[in-house]
Amino acid sequence: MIKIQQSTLYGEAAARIRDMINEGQLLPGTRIPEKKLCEQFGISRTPLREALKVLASEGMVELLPNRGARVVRLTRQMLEETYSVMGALEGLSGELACRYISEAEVADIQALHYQMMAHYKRREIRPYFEFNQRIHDAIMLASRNEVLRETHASLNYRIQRVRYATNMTDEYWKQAVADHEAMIDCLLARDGERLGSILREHLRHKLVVAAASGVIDDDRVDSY
Amino acid sequence: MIKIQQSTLYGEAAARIRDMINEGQLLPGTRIPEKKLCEQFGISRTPLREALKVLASEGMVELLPNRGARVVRLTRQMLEETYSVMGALEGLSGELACRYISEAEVADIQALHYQMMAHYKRREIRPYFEFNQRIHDAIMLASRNEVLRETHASLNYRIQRVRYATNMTDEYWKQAVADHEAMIDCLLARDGERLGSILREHLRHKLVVAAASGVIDDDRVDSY
DNA sequence: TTTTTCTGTTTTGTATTCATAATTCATTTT
DNA sequence: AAAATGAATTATGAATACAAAACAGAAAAA
Repeated sequence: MIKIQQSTLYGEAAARIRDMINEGQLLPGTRIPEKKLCEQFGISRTPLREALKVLASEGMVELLPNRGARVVRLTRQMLEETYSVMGALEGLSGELACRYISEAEVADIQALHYQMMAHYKRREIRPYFEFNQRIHDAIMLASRNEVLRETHASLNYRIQRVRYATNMTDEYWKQAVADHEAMIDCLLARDGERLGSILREHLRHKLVVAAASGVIDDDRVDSY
Repeated sequence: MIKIQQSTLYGEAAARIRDMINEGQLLPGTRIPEKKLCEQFGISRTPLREALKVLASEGMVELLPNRGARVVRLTRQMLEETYSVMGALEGLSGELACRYISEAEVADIQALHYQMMAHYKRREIRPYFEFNQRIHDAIMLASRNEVLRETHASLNYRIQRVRYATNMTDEYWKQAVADHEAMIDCLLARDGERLGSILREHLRHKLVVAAASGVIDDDRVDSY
């Protein structure tokens, strides 16, 4: 099956704005300047504003009537809430994955795992993240639940920027790798329940690290 | 706290279209006629199209490039997937609610429960639904997790029309009421784990009934 | 000095316009 | 009769235009 690449202007714009937020080009709490972005993207305001509507219902930006769009602040509260929900979703994905995953898919995940480990040993953080993400995606796919996948993806968008900003302590990294080892074991044993709880725990560890990173902005109570 | 009613045209339009879908005025698989709705709502196409973007990211409609918006079909597959995810979310809400709920809130829910039971005894289906919904909302609120609440609400939108179409068998109704009795017990005992699994089960029962209702359209494979 | 008021500018929300892609339907062809 | 072709119509996607609200900064008042 060939995936039709439905390139719409508003879809492109949404994707680019998401990236700009995650990469810190658009800062939390700041206004999103429509005109500027229109010029930058070479499009008119109509598709750009449509993109903002989409991003708003994803929780990436907030729309204040008559005063435009702002990048949402990641408060500690909200981050905790999001991780809690994502934990439940990933837990479910683990349970379902063990029920439906094929031998070939387990093998693929194992392969990804070893590649990830190689980057871990060399302390190559970006490629490590890359494979890490791909493993989690693979489990999501194996759960055979598109609604789950989309819901999770939508929440994941919001907190991507935390990941970008996280600085991995050695201790946390070690823990993360251990979690992954255990995940592989569960997949091989098709132990859904345990995989589910490992995934939930895994996410809780992430939260602790994320909370310590610099992207949280509870305190600043700028008037706006 | 006063809720600011930020009435935007696109927000209004989105709400009205949602209702029209749930009430069967816009049928699954059919095109959403922009012009017609614009005239009906007395607005121009711009805010209406923005509304469609929002509804699309909620999963209520699907946007096919250059051929407009359609009401999404509720396939059995998708319904099962959605209930599975909502089950995980409601399960979490149960666990969290038991952790944070106040005495007063439990009392409120008990009151709602007795009102619901009164309508059950008189077989008043609409008011029964009303209170049923309010109980589940109250639990969500007690979970003190806005992200969870919004995520759940978004998924709930999609399948509201099933609820509208469901015809309650006496057996199912009895089961549902029994579930609710058990839920109250759990809340009183602050037994989050058990409340979680009851909520998950409760939703699974719903699925069985929903699947039997007339709104599912797997089979029709209309060319579009 | 601080606050208030006023005016000009900018930005936002909505309507309108325009180009292009899709659809319809009569006509032709097989 | 069924299928294919093509012009006319319609609907969609995007740009532009316009009205109203928010904002900024200077001038006036406290």
